[in-house]
Amino acid sequence: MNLKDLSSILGISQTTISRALNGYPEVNKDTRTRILEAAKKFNYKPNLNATRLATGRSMAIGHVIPLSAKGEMVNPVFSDFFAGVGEACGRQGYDLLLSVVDDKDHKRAYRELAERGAVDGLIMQFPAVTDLRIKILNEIGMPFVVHGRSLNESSNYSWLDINNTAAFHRATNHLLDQGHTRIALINGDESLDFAARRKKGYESALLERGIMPKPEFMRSGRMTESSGQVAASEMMRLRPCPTAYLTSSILSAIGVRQAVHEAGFSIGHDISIVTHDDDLSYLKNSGEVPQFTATRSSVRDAGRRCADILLELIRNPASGPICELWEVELLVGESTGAKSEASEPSETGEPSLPFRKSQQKPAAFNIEDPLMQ
Amino acid sequence: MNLKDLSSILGISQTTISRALNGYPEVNKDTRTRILEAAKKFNYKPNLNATRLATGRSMAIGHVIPLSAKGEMVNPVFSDFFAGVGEACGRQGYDLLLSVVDDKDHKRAYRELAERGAVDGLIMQFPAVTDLRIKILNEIGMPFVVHGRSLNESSNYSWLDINNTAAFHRATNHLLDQGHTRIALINGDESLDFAARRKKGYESALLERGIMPKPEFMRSGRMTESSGQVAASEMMRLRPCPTAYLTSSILSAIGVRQAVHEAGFSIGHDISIVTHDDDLSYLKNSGEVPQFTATRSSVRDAGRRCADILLELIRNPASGPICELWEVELLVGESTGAKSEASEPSETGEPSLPFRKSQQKPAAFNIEDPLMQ
DNA sequence: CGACCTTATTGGAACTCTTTCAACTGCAAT
DNA sequence: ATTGCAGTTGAAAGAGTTCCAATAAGGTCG
Repeated sequence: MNLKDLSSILGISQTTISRALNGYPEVNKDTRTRILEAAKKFNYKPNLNATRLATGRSMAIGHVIPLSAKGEMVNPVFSDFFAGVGEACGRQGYDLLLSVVDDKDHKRAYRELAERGAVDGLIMQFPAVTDLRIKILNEIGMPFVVHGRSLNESSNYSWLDINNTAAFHRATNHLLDQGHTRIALINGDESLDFAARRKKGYESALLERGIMPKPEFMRSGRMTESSGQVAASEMMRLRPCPTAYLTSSILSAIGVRQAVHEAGFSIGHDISIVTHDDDLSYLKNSGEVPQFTATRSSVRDAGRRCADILLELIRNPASGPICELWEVELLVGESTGAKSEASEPSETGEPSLPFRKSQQKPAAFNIEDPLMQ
Repeated sequence: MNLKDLSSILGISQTTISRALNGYPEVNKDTRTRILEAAKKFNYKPNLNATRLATGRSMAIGHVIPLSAKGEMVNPVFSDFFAGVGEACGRQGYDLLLSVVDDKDHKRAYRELAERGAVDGLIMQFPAVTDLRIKILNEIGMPFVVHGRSLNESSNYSWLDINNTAAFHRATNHLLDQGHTRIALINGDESLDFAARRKKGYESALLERGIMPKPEFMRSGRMTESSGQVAASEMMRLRPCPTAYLTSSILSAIGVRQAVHEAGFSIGHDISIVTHDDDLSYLKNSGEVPQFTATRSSVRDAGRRCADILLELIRNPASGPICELWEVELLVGESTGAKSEASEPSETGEPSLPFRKSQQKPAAFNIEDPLMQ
């Protein structure tokens, strides 16, 4: 049953039927009632693609996923983020269109989705420190929102980000305050913006107390359980070795916890862990007191908000760019505690770096510094 | 630049241009060259929605996600499965359309996607033991593939499943062979088909050795780290308590491992763990010898294959139904070992259930039993 | 040589729904 | 009698593909 059929059955023009069904006010009340009844009776459903063509709106939000070895899509953050996006879109009748393309076609894919009218707006995830995609999206002229930001991108664009630098600055300070001086950073891939900012927050907190960040205490890469475990067990063999670990994901933190257990140490006593917690549904940092001390920010909320921003930009392109920076709270859990001497391995080869309160003026922490925002 | 513009510029009908660009053979060679050059020069891209309307194909695969408290979408299996689906679809130029809808509109959503021509085929995930959705999908008449099966569904439909029953039968036997008799099952939600089958495999293996499955050794629910940890730490307080745990997901297994560590026992010596491993990209069961003894099956491969099956059904609807049952191998890792007396708590209240080789005839394991397949 | 057929190539029109613009009716006001 | 207005309604355009029809050129047969 299509519009034409319904039109000839009722003896009313397609125009009037369309208007009646879409709630236009100028339709006569009786006519509208008759049309609505007939539509129900014959189970008339407008063809989506004809509607899309006629309105010029696709009622879909696009997302391009690179089919690379890196496998961004299978990042555990992805599902929760898109659950949030889907939730917000679904409420407003929008669908999600995922286009999985080879890495080399990645940038062209954005162009195609937009130029071919497949979607009304785009969401981009995991911006790199330098990311060509934002330029391309700006060129295209279709509404888009970036989840995260890109340090080296000076143009105007809409984004939603958490304050990664401040979060890791805070987390590092928390450990420093407990007397830890040898703090390791198990970070995400630092070519990505969020990881680069987290590193800056970590490094600046150390420098402010006169501690030089040590490359051997820093890792950058995929945030999996096993990478966390490997990193921590390697670092525990260093002399001196870290007494605290700062990780970029709960999965890495679980890996570190495992390595610490295997080495016979105790979390929160011998060795402390602070992690960033994306509040993933299937990786809850649960317990009355959270298991891990963590900087927590729900990535699902972020997805929801990104979608709302994008839908607003679609309705009213002039309202942009919309930028939001979310501050992140530090939740103190069971994985941190004052630095204990038990964490000093007895067979220490070299003397461990003593904790010393910095006496030279600490490197200024400038809240205006773009890196701190 | 649209077809009409190009047509008037070139002085060639829209028909011929369309044919030239879509590789129809009857176009004159010179005409085709001229058209292709012009299309490139003016960067002509056919409007996707017009193409969809004209062809009646949407070049998209649909998936309906219920926006429920259960939050199926955020299941970690989801991302890997859809990475596989997206990979296979992307290669053939298909996109993925995700429709996130409220639970109560869930079934209507399938109808709508299909009747309104939004997609060419549908993929359904996580079938329940009794699942109305399969009936609805059959009624709709659009190609669809179920990832998993539904025990109480007798109709013909295409599906891809792993042999959950055999896998868990095998896993349980592995533990029994090592002398374990008190084996716990930390399962997924047993209203879902995969979990019900896993339970059957587990129970039948126990019964064959004359061991009565004990309800207090079984849990059904969300497969998270914390649920695994809570379940195991509760069970460890039972007397007698399990000496081995069988879990439905690596996350649960990690939770069990943590609980065991906290109780001061050692994995693989005092207490054994076998888990099912979906081979998720961010939850690799890694190590030269896998950390966990596991029944492994890549859910990403399953997604890839589901998409291939669906695309085949779209091309040739008569080729269905296509059904595939994948057998699952057991990988022996470091988390299992012969039952040790150390796992018997010294302060045992009740006597532990002795291991006794069943003398009554074991409950028949009938390979023809639909539950074993 | 004219009529007819074959082959190669091209064009018209239908398909689908929304929305702009135009049109119509009846009534009131001028 | 004419104009204006409000309340309704309809025609047509807009997109790309594909079935069907049409054209032209060349060849064949009587």
